[in-house]
Amino acid sequence: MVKTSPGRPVDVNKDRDILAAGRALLFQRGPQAVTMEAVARTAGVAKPTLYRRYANRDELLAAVALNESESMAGRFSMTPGNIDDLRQALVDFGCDLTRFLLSREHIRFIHALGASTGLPRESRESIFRHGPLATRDRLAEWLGKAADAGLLRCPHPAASAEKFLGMLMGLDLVRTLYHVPMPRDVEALNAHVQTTVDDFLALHRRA
Amino acid sequence: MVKTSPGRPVDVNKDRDILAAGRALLFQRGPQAVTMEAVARTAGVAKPTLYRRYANRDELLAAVALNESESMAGRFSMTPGNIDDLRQALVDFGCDLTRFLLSREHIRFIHALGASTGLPRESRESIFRHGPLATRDRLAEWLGKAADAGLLRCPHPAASAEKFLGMLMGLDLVRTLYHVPMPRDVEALNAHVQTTVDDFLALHRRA
DNA sequence: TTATTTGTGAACGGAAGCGTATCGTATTCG
DNA sequence: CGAATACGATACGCTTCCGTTCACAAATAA
Repeated sequence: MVKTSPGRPVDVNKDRDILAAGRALLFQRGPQAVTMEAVARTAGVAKPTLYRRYANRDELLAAVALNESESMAGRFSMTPGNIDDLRQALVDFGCDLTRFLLSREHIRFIHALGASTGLPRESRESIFRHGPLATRDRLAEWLGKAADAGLLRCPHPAASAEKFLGMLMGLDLVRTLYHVPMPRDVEALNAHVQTTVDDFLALHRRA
Repeated sequence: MVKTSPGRPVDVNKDRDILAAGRALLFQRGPQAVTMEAVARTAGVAKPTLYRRYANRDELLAAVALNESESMAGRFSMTPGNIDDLRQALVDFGCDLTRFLLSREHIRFIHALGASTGLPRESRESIFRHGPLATRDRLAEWLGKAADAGLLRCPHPAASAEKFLGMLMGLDLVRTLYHVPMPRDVEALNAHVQTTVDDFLALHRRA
């Protein structure tokens, strides 16, 4: 383990600035705007400094997208609350999730993601697994526990979880893709979540 | 009304070739590959011929995307079949729809759509209304008729239609966005559609 | 201090694309 | 035929970006 090495140490602030500049460019002007020159300009950093950290543009873009996806995945990985009040937990979970799905941040992320063709396949898969799929699996695990506790009937937790998410989203993701503004206000959204939860519970009532 | 004008007439084949070349480039190598030079090369056309038709690159790209969206919207606007066999009609509809959603063509279209930044807002909205929304509304209308016929209970056809589409899609659209291959084969897909229809009908059974 | 490493600024060659211009040729109308 | 228009091929100037190189300043360990 090497604690120190001779010479000027790497400036960690630069790393932060570079990723922040890449993030700003990616979200505000799309992935094609994330060029080495633009990032260097925005971050207030010389180009060789960029190339010392990333071999080429693709690596830089992948780093930016991956870095952003982690914070995004963290916010996306929600878990329903206590199992005691089944319905309320699902409603809370659904409200949190839809609020996130319709947030400006998530929408911009979806658009940036769709537009970033240079992102390697592994990165996309990683984002998907740590984001949406992780949320589905946590929900499935939660449903399994509820079923074990005899609170509902759920022989296929993963399928049920995905069904719930699908009912919750409806065409909202499609609307996001087409840049069509959501026609729902907060109250309508809450009502939508409640009826969705009721439908879901009706489908999983114990025999 | 001017029927003819002196001079050599415009070659309509060129228009077709240009759009075909743009489509091929857009689908096979992404929107950033749709450059004036590449389209000219692929279409076997000189650059000035392109500029005589489209003022700049954005107009060309928008024309390509819009042209493609029309055929896409046509295929997306499906309607469930006869009302007599409610379940079978929904199953057929669901199978058609999911098969389309998972088709290479639709997946590439989604990717191209997400990546085309030059497409004006009105075009996107138009595509959405004539595509996904039209499908939802036709399904809703069909559900309303079925309810009128006393075959099921459906007080909010539009909401029910969107719920059905959501249950059907699940996270598949998300998978498409993240370029994660679909983990379902044909049989699993049919089974999924059947259970989805059963769930949906269970939620709308008459009291 | 000295050696070593990081960062800066500027410049370079190369590639690619945009939009325009030129010139010669092809096609059609009056 | 002659005028008008469309097309092809090519080239040009311009811009942007990539990835690299150079000399020099800054920071730190030994």
